[in-house]
Amino acid sequence: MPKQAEPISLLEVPCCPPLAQQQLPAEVATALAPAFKALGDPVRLQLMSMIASAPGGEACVCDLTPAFTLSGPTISHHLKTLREAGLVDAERRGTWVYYRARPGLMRQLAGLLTVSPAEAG
Amino acid sequence: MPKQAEPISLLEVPCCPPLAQQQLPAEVATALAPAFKALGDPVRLQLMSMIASAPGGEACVCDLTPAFTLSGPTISHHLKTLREAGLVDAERRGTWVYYRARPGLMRQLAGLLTVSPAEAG
DNA sequence: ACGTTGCTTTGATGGATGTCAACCTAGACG
DNA sequence: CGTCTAGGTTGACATCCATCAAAGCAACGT
Repeated sequence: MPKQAEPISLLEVPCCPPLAQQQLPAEVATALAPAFKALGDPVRLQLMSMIASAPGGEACVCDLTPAFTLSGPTISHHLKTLREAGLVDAERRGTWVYYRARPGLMRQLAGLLTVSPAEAG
Repeated sequence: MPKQAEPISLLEVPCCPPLAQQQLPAEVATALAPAFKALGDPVRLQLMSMIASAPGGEACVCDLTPAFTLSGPTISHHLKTLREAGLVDAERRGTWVYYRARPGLMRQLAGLLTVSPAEAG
């Protein structure tokens, strides 16, 4: 009976069985929804892909920003959203800031959405 | 150079390689982001899990609504959001309406988030 | 010290979103 | 036909969000 939820830390969330396999507890839903929300924007989804697929596993903001027709502050805002969702990490090295994907959370989300191969699409 | 995107149908999206494996085109990002967005709410994430994990693969609204401390219209609104995102299907049978998960899109999202097992969490 | 470049933060604004009350529609049953 | 129940739709409201211009901060070069 998942009435309402109190937020819990992502660290306490056990790496979840698939959504379709057993009922997702309200607290886990509350903890994981922000990550999906962060991916729910085309710009952030592309940023995530650019970062995760970048050679060396990291991408400089200076390479990310010019790929869009958006202002610098807007890209910075989206990157902050991804950071706060726990999907990426940022590190400053000298003049530039590098972003790197955090595969742990991505794996949790992928696991949640896993569907048994039996049923048709 | 993924500048801007024009929306394309989900049907045209080839079942995607992982985000981290190759650059996600802008059009695909624009097509798939709404699905992540729909999952980016704790209530909808729980609804999705209740529907997908229900016995027989389908759940009646009459069973979903009382599981939350939310009004009927609000649950109906969230279900509409999931429907418009392509994540669930609705079917009326007599008095009741039954919702069923659409595993195709879920598989696409899961595939996108798949991470090679090499790197640590 | 000074100016330049890279990125983030702040403030403002228009548009989207979650929620509920009120109303409406579709079936079932007399 | 009338009425009851299950859901969806509409309208209203408060909040959140994407975006940009302007200002701020950090590192490098001179």
